[in-house]
Amino acid sequence: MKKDIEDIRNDLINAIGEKAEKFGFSRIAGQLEGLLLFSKRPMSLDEMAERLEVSKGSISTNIRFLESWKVVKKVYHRGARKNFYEIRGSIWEIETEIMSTIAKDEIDRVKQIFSNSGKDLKNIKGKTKEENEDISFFEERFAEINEYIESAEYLLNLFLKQGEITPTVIKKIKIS
Amino acid sequence: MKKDIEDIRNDLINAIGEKAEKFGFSRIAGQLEGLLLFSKRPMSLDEMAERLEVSKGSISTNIRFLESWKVVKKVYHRGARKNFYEIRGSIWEIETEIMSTIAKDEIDRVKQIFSNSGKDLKNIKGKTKEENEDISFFEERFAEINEYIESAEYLLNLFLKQGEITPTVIKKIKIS
DNA sequence: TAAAACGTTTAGTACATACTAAATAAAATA
DNA sequence: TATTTTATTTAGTATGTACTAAACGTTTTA
Repeated sequence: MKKDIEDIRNDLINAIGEKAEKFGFSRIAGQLEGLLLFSKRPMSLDEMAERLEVSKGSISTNIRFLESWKVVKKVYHRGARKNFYEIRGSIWEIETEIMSTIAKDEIDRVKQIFSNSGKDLKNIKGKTKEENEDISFFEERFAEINEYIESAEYLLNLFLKQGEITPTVIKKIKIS
Repeated sequence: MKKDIEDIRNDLINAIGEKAEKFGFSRIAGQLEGLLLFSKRPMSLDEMAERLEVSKGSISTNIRFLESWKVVKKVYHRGARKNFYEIRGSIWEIETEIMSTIAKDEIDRVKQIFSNSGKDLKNIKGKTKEENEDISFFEERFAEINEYIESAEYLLNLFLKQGEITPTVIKKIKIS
């Protein structure tokens, strides 16, 4: 089948929509990202709703979701009442921003959980032999987990310290 | 509130269950991972069902899900008919295995999508000026995406080539 | 001031899916 | 061979949530 540019745009929109769904975001959020990624011009809510054939309410909530994740941004047109949106930056900027945000939040959360349970563990004094074995078993696991968290944090900081992370910087990474 | 070792185990099981849910896996799968992570001994399906207070059917399907992701493994007890399971390795081994599997699959999928659409794009000959602008706009985006994919692949290969990835290796990573 | 043009919120629904209980299958024991 | 023990599969249910249509609120225009 001979495809025109609009068919290709559809394929990409749907593929990104599916990818979003797979990662626990809504399909429409992904489709919107794809639509704006492959649109030369900023689009209004109505245009987006019409193009994706979904309700305007969905566009409204999903576009603000994308805005909060810094995937898209509002663009003001002189003398226009409508809200226009466009993709916020390059794919690289958007994806690395999202990933490092998620990574940071997740690391913080895991640290919190294990530091709390670690404190609780320290407050226990084992009475039986069995209890003492349990406690030291837990301590071993905690040491393992701490090592894991530290490594994740090391990697994340390597990225964040780099300030502006670019593909060029990535290629410079070496394991010595 | 004074917590005993069982309370702490509960906290950890629930925290890991929630974390699993957040990442699109089932809560019980996460709870099972937590349960076995903090159990000195392998456990049978019945024991796990009783401990988590869920149906045996759920344990059966979820434990095999974890097995397929190499999070847990079967352990054979001499002269026992029940199936026993234990965690497959250290947290580090389990998590890096899962992450690199997901990353690899996802990169392959994205490559596939864009290589297909890239071919479709090459088959188009623009007639109007507008069409030609669209085509070259798409080509720019594709170049961006390819750069992104290449960087992701570079990072992944760095990890895979390392063979046995350890926290010690991670700390050796430098950006020069 | 009335009407029109927008964006957001809400009430209702449709759908996917995780879970339970029960049926089934398979293997071991008596 | 019949019974018991175990794991898996299935049918049904409950729950969460993405989505639509419509109501609402706000701003602009006539």
